[in-house]
Amino acid sequence: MRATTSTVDLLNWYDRHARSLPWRVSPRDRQCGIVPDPYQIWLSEVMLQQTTVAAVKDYFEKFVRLWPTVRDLAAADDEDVMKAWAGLGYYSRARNLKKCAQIVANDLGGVFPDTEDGLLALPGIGPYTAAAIAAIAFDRPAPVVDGNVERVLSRFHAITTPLPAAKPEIRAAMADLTPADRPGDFAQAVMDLGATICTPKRPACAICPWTGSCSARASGLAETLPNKAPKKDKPTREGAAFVAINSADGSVLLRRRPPRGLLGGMTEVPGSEWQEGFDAAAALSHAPLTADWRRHTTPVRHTFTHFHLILTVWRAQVPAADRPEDGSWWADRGTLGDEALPTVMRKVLAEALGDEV
DNA sequence: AAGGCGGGGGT
DNA sequence: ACCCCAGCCTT
Repeated sequence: MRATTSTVDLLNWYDRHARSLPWRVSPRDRQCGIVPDPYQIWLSEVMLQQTTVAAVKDYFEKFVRLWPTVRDLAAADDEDVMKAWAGLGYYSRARNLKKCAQIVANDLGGVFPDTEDGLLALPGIGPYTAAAIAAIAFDRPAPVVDGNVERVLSRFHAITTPLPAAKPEIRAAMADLTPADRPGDFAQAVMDLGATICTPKRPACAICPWTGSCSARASGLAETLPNKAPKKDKPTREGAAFVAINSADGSVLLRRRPPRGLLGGMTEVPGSEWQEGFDAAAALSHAPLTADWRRHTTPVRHTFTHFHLILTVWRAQVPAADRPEDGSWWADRGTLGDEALPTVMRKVLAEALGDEV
């Protein structure tokens, strides 16, 4: 690492333009002796994996309110953690979050490791998150490389090697630029730059603190980099979802998904498997119980990471006594929003109940 | 090395 | 409506 003029330029920009975020300790705060809380840095960085700042904010504040320390989170009920995470996506993160909290609280005396290697050994912490926590919470000059950093540095050095093959080159470039002084602020500065100025489309080069030293800017490649390997297209799967409404009290029949895999451990309404070439004519054979099922004309559409889903929604009023003996339960209409329902299931319930859930 | 794993925002 | 984005884990 070396303190280049570019490094200094970016830190100066950060001092003036850093976004105020609930988990962030600003340079000004730090001068007043405020230090980052490793628990909050860890929590925010896990939430920020594959997820935008805007989506994370409310979830972060809710988690800190419910569980102010890693010991509180370690002692929390698994189901309560899944409920609090519902809607944020990539639910294995929530399961690993709980596992990690228990290891830190029970085996490490409630103290997070302060090195990249120590952090990397914990569940849910990979190369990016380990470096981010080491740099931001513990002032270690670890090279923090996320998607923003990949884009910013591939432009800065005009790296034309397509991703992901360019990753080692980019990591080396970040290691070279990261200063011994304020490595955490530098990492956050590069990521902020990527999120606000060096954006995927139409980067705002005119107001960029690196506009004079950026190789892609000089060669007219800013908008086209980084090069990427072509992505494969998503197949479409179909299925049926059944919203059974208790005629006595309006409650809704729910069940738990298997603990691993897609939406593992989350709550859903009963339904068919989701598959390409789903036999729509036989949809009712997947119903959880016999009833006067009415098909909604508007299907629910949802896109996951690797496939599109089209769900036909069926609805019926059923007597309370008709609950099948399979572990499903009647969930009160008023507290439906507190269930561990992923977004696709909230869409299904909104369609069936004509209401936001 | 490749594939599974959500959801939100921009256009 | 469609397109784009992006870390960790398992196989």
